[in-house]
Amino acid sequence: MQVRNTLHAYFQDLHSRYGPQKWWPAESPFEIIVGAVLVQSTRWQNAEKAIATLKTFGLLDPARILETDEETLGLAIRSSGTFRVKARRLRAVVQWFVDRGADVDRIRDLGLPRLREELLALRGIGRETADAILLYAFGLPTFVIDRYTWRVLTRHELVPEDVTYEDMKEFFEENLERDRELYNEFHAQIVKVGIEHCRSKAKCSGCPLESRLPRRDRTEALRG
DNA sequence: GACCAGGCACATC
DNA sequence: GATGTGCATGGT
Repeated sequence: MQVRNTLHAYFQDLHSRYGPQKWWPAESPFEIIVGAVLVQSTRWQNAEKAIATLKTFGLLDPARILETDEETLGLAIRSSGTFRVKARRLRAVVQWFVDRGADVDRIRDLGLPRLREELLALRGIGRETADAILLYAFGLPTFVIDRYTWRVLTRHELVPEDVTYEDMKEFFEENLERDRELYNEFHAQIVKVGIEHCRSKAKCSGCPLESRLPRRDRTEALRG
């Protein structure tokens, strides 16, 4: 019960400060799938440029991506970094999407556990990317964990530092109602506060969650 | 120039 | 299962 209240309070703090984040910024579920791969280990702005380039060349389309060789695809998505790797990953996940009928509603009907398993079996789709695709492209209630989530949870001593991805995911899912809108917004808020305040451990002053830090860290933050 | 970003696979122990 | 490393552009 204690943890439930804590998590809801965190969400309220963030939401009242930042307002709705309206994730995922994309025009279609397919664009979200593509974006989820392109944003791996880079800033959203770099992934966004790559998506814009794909659009310019008419490549933001399942069939077009599959008929484009990886070298060409790589050129188009260069700005997102690790582009040769991402070109391969992109083709893999798009191939899966097409094999499943390229129909979001029908694919969703396969159910969360099976879809998560299938996505994780693809080379280039790890837990975070799989959960991002499931939540934001398919609207399925799975909580997305990322580095920022780890930073916030450990910094606030809500979990131990050696916590696993699945442990953090359970931490949220077992203490929040199973609500995709809430999962959607909460993760987006965590990324927002992460970018604004959790890049370095020192920068906490003015963070909406500052007052919820353990006391010694709070005084450190204010001094810094 | 160093460092990190809305990760992941693979090698190695 | 944990830890280390390559991938690579772009911004601070």
